[in-house]
This record gives sequence, C-alpha cells and structure tokens, in this order.
Amino acid sequence: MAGLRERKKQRTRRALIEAALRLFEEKGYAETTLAEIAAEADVSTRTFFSYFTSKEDLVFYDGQERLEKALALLATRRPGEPPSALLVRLIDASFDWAAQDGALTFEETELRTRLVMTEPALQARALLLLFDSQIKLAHALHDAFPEEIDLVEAATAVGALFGSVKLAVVANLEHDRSIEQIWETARRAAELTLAGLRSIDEKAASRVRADRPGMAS
Amino acid sequence: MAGLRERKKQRTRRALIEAALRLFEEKGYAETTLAEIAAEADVSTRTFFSYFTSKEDLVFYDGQERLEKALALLATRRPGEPPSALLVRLIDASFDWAAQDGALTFEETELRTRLVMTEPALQARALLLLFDSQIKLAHALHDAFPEEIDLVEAATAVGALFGSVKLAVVANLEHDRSIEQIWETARRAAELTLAGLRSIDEKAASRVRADRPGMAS
DNA sequence: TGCAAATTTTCAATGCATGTAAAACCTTAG
DNA sequence: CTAAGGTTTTACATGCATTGAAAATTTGCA
Repeated sequence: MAGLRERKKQRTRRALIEAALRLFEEKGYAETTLAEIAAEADVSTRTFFSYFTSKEDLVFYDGQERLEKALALLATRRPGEPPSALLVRLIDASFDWAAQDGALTFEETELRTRLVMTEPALQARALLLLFDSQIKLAHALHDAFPEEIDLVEAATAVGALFGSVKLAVVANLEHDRSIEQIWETARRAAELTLAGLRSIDEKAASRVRADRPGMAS
Repeated sequence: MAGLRERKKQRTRRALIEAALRLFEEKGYAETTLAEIAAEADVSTRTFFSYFTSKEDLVFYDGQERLEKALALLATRRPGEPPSALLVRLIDASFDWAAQDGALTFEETELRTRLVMTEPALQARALLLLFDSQIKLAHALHDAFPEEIDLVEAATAVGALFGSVKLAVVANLEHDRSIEQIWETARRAAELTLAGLRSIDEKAASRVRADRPGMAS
C-alpha cells in the first residue's frame, strides 16, 4: 500500500527531525539555521517547508497526534463515571504519552523538553498549542457529558486542571529530578484542584496553629 | 526633573504605540511592517528597536507594569485573610486593570484585545507573558504566606485559578458580549475552582436526576 | 559657546518564510 | 518496457524582522 514515494517522504521527514535535534543539541536552537538542518538531512532548504511550516513546527511535529489521543480518551466515558474521574484519567494518560513517545528515543524526548523549557520562542509555541488543545478538550468534555456539564463548566475544569498541573510542575522543576517525582507533583496538584483551592485555607490555618500552639493563652 | 531628553523619549514611545495601533487597525497586524510604523511615527526603522525589542513587544508594552501591580497586591495580605480570599482579590483587580487602562482609550484597549485573540503570534506571546507572570505570582503568594503555603501549593493555586478563568472566558467569548458578562463568567470560574472541580460531579449528577426523575422506579 | 554623553540615523548583513517555475522523480496504464 | 501524469525537489528571487557598527545629531551642562 505504501509506495516508494510515501516511504521516502517518511524517511525524509524523519531525517529532518533527527538532523534538527542533533544540531539543536550541538549548537542550540536559535543558533541552528534552517539551511544547516536541510543540509544535514540532504535536502534543499526550500524542501524543509514542504514538511514543516516553520522551525518551531518541527519541534512539535507530533502535537496533533497527541491532541487526537486526548480527544479520543475523553470520548471513552465509562458507565457512571463522574466528570472528575474522567479528567484524572486524562491527566494520567497525558503523562504516560509524554514519557514514552513512540518515535523519539528517551534522550531525544529529554532534549526536546529541555529545548522547550529554555527557548522562549518554543515555550510560547508550546503554550499556544496547549491552549488550543485545552479549548478542544473542553468541547470534548462537554460532549462527553452533554446534559450534565455546560461548555463553560467544562472549560473551567480543563483550564483549572491543566493550569494547576502546569504551574506546579514548572515551579517544582528544580527539585523534581526524576520522572516519578514530577509525576507525583502533578498528581498532587490535580488532587488539590479537584478538592478545591479553598482547601488550602484549612491546610494553611492548621499549619499556623501547629506552629504557634498557645498563641491566645 | 524630567529633562527634554526624557520627555522627548516618552513622546516618541507614545507616537510609536499609537502609530502602530492605528496601522494595525487599518491593515491588520501581519500586514503592517515595522518600516511603516516607524515612518508613521517619524523615526527611522532602526530606532523602533531602541524602544521595543520586537513588533510583538510593542503590543504588550505595559505587561511589566501590570505584573508589578499584581505582585504588589499579593503583598497586601490583610490580617487573618485566607489565601483564597487574597487570590480572589487578585482576580478582581486584574479585571479592573484590564478594563480601564491608564494610557489607552477604550477603543484602543478593545482593538488590542481583538488583535491578541486573532493573531496567533500575539496569542502565543500573551500566553508566554501570562505564564511567566504566573510563576512570579506563585512565588509572591508563597512569600505572602511563608509558613502556611509551600511554593508548589502556591503554584497550583495560581495555575488553577488563572487557568480556569482564562479557559472559561475564551470558551464563552462568543456569548459574552459585554464586559460585565465576561466578568461574570470569570467570577463563576473562579468560584468553581475555589470550591473544587469535584463539585461538578455533584452538580452533574443532580442535573441528570432532574432530567430523569423516575429512572429507577 | 563647546565638549561629552546619549540618541538617532544610515548602511549592511543575516535568517526565516514564501512564491514561482523548471527539473527530477515515482507510479501506473498500456 | 515505456511514456503520460502527477508529485517532489530544486534553484532563484523577494519581503520582512532583527541585529551590528559606525557616522551624524541632539541634549545636558560647564
């Protein structure tokens, strides 16, 4: 079914991605020019643009695929499953997908993460991608519970959950070295968001009481 | 105190902003070139870059100022005020600031909002700015409750709150025409996030019961 | 007035992105 | 096996944002 033409295209695509990542690793993202990437992959500079719409686009080449997986998951509501449980499954699955990417090696995945965290242009693009995805996910969540959750509630939930996990993970990134630690931080953020931010008030109050037990006496 | 040099600089800065917004309105953001903006403001193209680091940067010229206001607000914890209340004040204040911007007219503010919503490059930049701000706000929140809230909890709270409000507002943007309506949507998202996403489960369940009252009989 | 510092302008270069048309390359019907 | 038909790649050319460096101007102040 896949003719030579198609296979060759896939090979070129892969070559571009690998060449780019290799060069980004060596000289940094901004310092690597498209011409160099194209040369490394043995194609003309112009050809780059028939595979990716931009330098940034190459880095997030699998964004669409990821989103589709997530949307598909939201369509698998189990009988009687409450909205929050479905969302928790989505968060869990998202981490799984991030950890074991089909096409990239572990090293490549790490490199990409590092690049996205450090290069403002990539950070911005990642946030935009995530934002657009969240809107679509909100619609999907609404569709999964058409009569129970309106679109604004769905958007609120998706935004709160992804927003909290995102910030928590980034805020703790220097401390969490292993994937497992990061995952744990994410899980706690999700749990806290599900429970409600006001639960922080209680927690905070009890901590103060514990610190100053005899304050009023 | 402000010498001629300083005053002139402020005037040029203002001229650039106004020229840019005028042209963006007329021909669109992407279609307006820096050369045109500079010409309209009567400076050389190169000079543009001694006022703004990029075309995008001009649009968000007041981002830093906004962030500082927000950080300052987080430092004004009232006696006995719980974290969630402080955060609500922050959200409220953010909307106030957005509504009545000191330097821009109402029309200009609207134009800018429209531009940011429609131009992907600006959307991405806005999200990046917001992201960076959130991290700083999380630190500030932690500093406001040093013993009660650790950094990760603070980040979780900030991320959840801003994330939910952001998504809710955007998801409902087509329905909410007036500032008041948007503000109301934001408020509900914040309240829901404070209460906890699991509260959606209850709400959803009760809605189903209401729809099918005699289901099990 | 006249010098030193700050600013702007000019000029040149780089790199991303995009359009166009010709050349090189598959696929497949015959 | 071969040529028509479609697709991909290439070479060239352009527009524009951004940056560097040096020349020209303007401002602050003695």
